[in-house]
Amino acid sequence: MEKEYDSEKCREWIQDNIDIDFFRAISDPVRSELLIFLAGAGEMTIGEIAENFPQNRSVISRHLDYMNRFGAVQRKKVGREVLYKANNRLIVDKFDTATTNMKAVMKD
Amino acid sequence: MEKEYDSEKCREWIQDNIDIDFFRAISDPVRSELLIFLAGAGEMTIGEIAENFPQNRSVISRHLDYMNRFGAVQRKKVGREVLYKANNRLIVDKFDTATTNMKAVMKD
DNA sequence: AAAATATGTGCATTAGTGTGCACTAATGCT
DNA sequence: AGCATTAGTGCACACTAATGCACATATTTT
Repeated sequence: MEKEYDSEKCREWIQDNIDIDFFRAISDPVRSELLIFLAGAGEMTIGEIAENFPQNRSVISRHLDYMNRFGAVQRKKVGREVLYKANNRLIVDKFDTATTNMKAVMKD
Repeated sequence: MEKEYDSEKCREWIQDNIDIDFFRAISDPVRSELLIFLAGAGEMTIGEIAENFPQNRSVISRHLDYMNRFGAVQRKKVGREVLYKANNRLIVDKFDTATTNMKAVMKD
């Protein structure tokens, strides 16, 4: 009897070892640009960030909220403003572990 | 006069240093699973691959073609069959360079 | 309390993607 | 040539995501 391919297990492995949802979250034209922008800008309010992008402020707000759900950025509320910054440590860590695990699988 | 943020340059940098289109191509539930499946399976025809997935063969064909356009998989036509395999070297290289460049940008 | 400022949300519109079916194209086999 | 097999394509449909506007909410300022 053949060893069957287990789709469920494969999906689990991908989530645990590459965190596809994270990469999906940042692999978007606007969101990746937001991320690199924040990496250079440091901490900024939504309004300031939005001034640098063609999209409506509400759109920027939603993209940032989306990335925040995957830990790519960090949010801090100060008064009536909301400050965002890139979560450098987590981003680098995601890339690092994904690379390491991918190398293990892709070994010839 | 303030140093303006150059969106065009940022997008270029992202393309050159992270290759967002590549990550976008593989950051998909079905496509990432196809990739990991191929990494374990080696070389396979579209028909054989499709047998292991719930989607229609034509859908699998399109996903593989899509990934092929970004170099994630390699195609080889043999007779009337088309063989696909994961492009291990390029995949690892993409992760490697993206990680390196991301680290450089994310340096605190 | 009222006005001003900053952000979040509901909604409608538009654009993009995934999917399967039926058909076509290409190739091999007899 | 005719048939069988494998893969690519056109099309329609469903679903998801992106976007901007108008308004709601939260907070500061006067």
